[in-house]
Amino acid sequence: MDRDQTDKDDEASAHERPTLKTLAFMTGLGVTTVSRALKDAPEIGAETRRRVQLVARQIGYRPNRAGVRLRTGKTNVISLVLNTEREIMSFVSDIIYGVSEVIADTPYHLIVTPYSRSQDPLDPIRYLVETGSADGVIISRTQPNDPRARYMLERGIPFATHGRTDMGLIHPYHDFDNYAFAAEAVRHLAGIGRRRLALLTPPVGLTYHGHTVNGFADALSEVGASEVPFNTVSIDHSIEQIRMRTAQLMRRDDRPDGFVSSAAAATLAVVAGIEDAGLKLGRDVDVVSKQSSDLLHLFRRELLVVNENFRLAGSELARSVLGLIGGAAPGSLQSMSLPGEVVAYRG
Amino acid sequence: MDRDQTDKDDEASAHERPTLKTLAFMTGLGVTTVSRALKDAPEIGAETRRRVQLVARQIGYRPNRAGVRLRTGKTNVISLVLNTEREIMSFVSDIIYGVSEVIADTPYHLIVTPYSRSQDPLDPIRYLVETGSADGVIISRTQPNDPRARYMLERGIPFATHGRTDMGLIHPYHDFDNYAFAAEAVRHLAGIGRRRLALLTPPVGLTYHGHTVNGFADALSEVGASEVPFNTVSIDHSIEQIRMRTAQLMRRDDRPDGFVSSAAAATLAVVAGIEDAGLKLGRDVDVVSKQSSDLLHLFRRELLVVNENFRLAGSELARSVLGLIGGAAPGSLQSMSLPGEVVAYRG
DNA sequence: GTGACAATCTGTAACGTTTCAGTGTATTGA
DNA sequence: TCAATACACTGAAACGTTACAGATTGTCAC
Repeated sequence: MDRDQTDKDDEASAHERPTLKTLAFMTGLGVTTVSRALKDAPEIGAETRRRVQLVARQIGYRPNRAGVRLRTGKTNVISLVLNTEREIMSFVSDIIYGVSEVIADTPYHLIVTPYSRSQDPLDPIRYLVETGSADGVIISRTQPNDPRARYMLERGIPFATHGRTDMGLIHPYHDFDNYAFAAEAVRHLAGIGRRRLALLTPPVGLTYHGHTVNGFADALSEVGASEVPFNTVSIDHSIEQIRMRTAQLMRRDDRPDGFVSSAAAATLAVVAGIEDAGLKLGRDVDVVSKQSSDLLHLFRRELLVVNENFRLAGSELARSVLGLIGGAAPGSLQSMSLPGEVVAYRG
Repeated sequence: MDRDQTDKDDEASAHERPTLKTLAFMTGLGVTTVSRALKDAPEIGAETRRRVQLVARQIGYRPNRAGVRLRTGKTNVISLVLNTEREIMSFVSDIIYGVSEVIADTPYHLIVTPYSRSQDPLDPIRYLVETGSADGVIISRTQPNDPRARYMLERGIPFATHGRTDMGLIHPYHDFDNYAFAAEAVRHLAGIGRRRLALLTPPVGLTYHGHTVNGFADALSEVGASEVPFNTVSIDHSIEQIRMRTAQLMRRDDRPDGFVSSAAAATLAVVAGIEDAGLKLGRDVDVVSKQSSDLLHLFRRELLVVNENFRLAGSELARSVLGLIGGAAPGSLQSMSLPGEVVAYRG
């Protein structure tokens, strides 16, 4: 009996958190055996394995994350990197929920790593990589030539991007088909007789800005409608600015009779601007907008909406990173989400 | 020269992450000395201290979190516990940003711990406590008699609640003065001639439901207005349900001529319901609503709003938890945020 | 010159885990 | 009978950190 040998301090103690040592003592085995039994290693006898796992379950053993992390370097952490000021609000919580859903029955934790406007977006990524704080990273506001993606690709850090890049490099992503969205929006507007369309774009510099612009332009020429330039603002601008610019635009003679807007909050401003100019939605002008929660049709029943599901995006992104960590091929972890139909008010 | 003694594997290696051992080698000191020098221990010579800190800064030393955590039990993690389905969306991201701001220049990380409707809200807390996953916890959806608060208080886990409890126990919190909000809203409505008011309440069971109801009731009798009961829904209900119930209510003869709404999203539904019943905002009925982002006035210019700053709440909560961890008295870490004035459309 | 005492510095052990290199025992083949 | 081999298990070491209990100086009083 090597009991008296082993228990120099542990065991008896009231109710500490159980460790491998505790399990080893209870089962009469060595810590090594217990460790391997718990992870179904082949060199452990079937009965022993079952026995250890039973006891572990009974006493609610949970591996100490710090121990594992120190020994193996595995953090069991997925980091979601967010821009503190720019990210559209509802977007964030939906993504978080989506990620959470997927992560829920894995050993992974979600940590939110913020960065602010003043910082280089690469900063938080560098921090994560240098300190080895995460096994996987999710980034958004993806650019065609994204230094963050390049950086992580170089160091072999698993990551997924919300939005595609365009660097000829393969990595996991999830993206909404903004080309299709813009094109569909234009077709719909043309279908209800609108000929002079304006586009409120995503932030210049982000990949989906290009997609949106292209979809818009291609569909314009397809349906033979024309563009009214509206480049002075993007959805990143403040509500006030968008509103003001829209009002300015709508007071001109060559004003558009249709709008395509890439974000719900911005659409509120566009509509306000339209009304500031004394025009009426649905009569003088129609607006197709993306939205992520089902609220725009309450705002103005005349609004035309296309839904983008950010919760889904979060889930897909989480799945991708986990897949990549699990050794799947990056190319197999890319997904697109297609826009639904343009929907008019169904009330 | 004990160099040749020490470097059995380390040092030479291309560019591993520096550890205390690396620093010890570079400075010619022992790891213990380096460790203490970095934390300004008094028994280290002033010059040595400076020297070590200089070198550490130069090579970008950062303590290994797993090492610290394993040795000391300190996780340097603050956990924000969120209900995956119920939490109002914009709320979440604002809180997260608020917390992030405060946490940014501390060694703390923010982890988001979700739980879903099906679960006992205590589950995630138990998990955090049992696995020792966080040094501090922030919870929301606080109840008057909150089992989570009680649980953490019992085990001495530092936490702060968004919203107060009412158990006679002292703990850090941040709360918006919903009593004052409801009372002010009522006074304002009375001031513009509204006499029959309805209240769309916070979720029953949460502490601020009571606060809101009380503020509403007290102000009603103060101004001599009367209440039109509207208890069938709360802001937790779906947009559709709130809308339907509002419409029902507004079609009755004894309909209210004023509404107080505790959340912006719900207000959209209330307004939709009002209009479904063929009534007009500002003429037949006025609505005072809380909002957390400045969007409601775009929705309907007739809306009356009171702003609640969730980013501030996040910051305050983070400050509180950090303060508590730092040893401050819980009673000194309680804060209230007062509602601003009821603002009409300033367009 | 000795003992006491600061002032600095140091090695060892421990936190919980996994990996490496075994150890012992039974089974097999010859 | 002996070696070879498979099987089931084990101790020691290591990950990076900090706490504990010294160790090595030099200074000072006597």
